[in-house]
Amino acid sequence: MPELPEVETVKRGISPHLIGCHLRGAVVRHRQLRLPLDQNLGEKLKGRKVCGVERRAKYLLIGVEGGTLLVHLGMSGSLRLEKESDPVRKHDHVDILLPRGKVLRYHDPRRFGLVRWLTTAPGKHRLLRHLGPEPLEKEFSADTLFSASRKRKAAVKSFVMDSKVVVGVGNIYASEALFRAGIRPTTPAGKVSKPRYETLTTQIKEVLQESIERGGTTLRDFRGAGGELGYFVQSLDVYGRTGEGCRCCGATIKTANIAQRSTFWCPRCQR
DNA sequence: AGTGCGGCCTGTCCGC
DNA sequence: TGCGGACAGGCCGCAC
Repeated sequence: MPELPEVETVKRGISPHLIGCHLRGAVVRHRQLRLPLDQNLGEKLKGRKVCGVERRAKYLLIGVEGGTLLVHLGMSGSLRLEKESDPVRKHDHVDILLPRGKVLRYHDPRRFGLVRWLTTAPGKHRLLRHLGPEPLEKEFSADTLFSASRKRKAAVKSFVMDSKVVVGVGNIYASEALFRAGIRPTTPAGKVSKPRYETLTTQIKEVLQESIERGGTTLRDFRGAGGELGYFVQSLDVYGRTGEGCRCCGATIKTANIAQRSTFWCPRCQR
C-alpha cells in the first residue's frame, strides 16, 4: 500500500498526537508480522515518553526515551489514531496506548509490515543499514544516480526501485516519474544518459513532493492517520491507466510486467 | 556483483 | 451464486 508519500503523510498525521506523550503500554493481538512481534511490547513501552517521530525510507521511527519503535506498513498496513473504545476490526494487530484513552492502532491484513522495539541505534539495524539516500534530500542527485547506473543492465524502472540506489521510490511513483521524464521504463539503466538522469532526478523529487502535498495516493484502502483520503490519485498520469489516452499526446497507455511489477507508460511520450 | 525469482499473507475482482 | 486464478502500493533472501 504505502509508498514514501503515504508514509510521510502518516508521519505528519501522528507526530503532533504522539510527541511528549507518556505511553501507557501496548496491546498485541497478532504477533506474526514480517518479523514476529515482541510479546512484552507493552511492558517495554509503559511509562516511556515519546520524543520524536522520524521517517527513513518507508520506515517510521517513533523515538521513545530509551529506544525506538520501528514501524513498517508493508503492502497493506495502516496506523490510525483512535479511541481505545472504538471497535477493534479484523487485522488490528497492535495498539500503542496513549494518554486519555487514545490509541495508535496498527492494522495490516497482509502482514507484510512490522513493529519492532529497538534499543540500539536504528541506523545500524540490518534492515536500515544498507539503505541508499533519501530522494528528497540533497545527497540524492543526478550524479549519484548516474554513477550508480553505469554497466547496469536492469531496466531503469527496476533500478530506481532498488533501495540501495535510492529509497522510497515504489511501483506507482517509479512509473509516474519515468513518464514525467519521458524515459521508457524498459531502457537498461546503464544506457540512460547523464542529461536524462538530471531530468529523472528532478521528476522523482517533484512527483514525491506533490503527492505528499496532496496527502498521498489512495488506490483502494490508504488512509491518513485520521482516516482521510489521499488525493494524488487524481494526478496519476500513467499508473493504473492501461488502455486510456495519454494526458499529453492521446496515445494509448501501455502496461507490462518488469521484474514482476506492473509498469505503465506512454509509448509516444516515453522513448 | 548484479539480476530475477519465490515467498511471505489476505482481500478483491474478473471470467467462467 | 460459486469458484479458481490473477493480482495488489514492499522487500528479503536465495540461486544463478
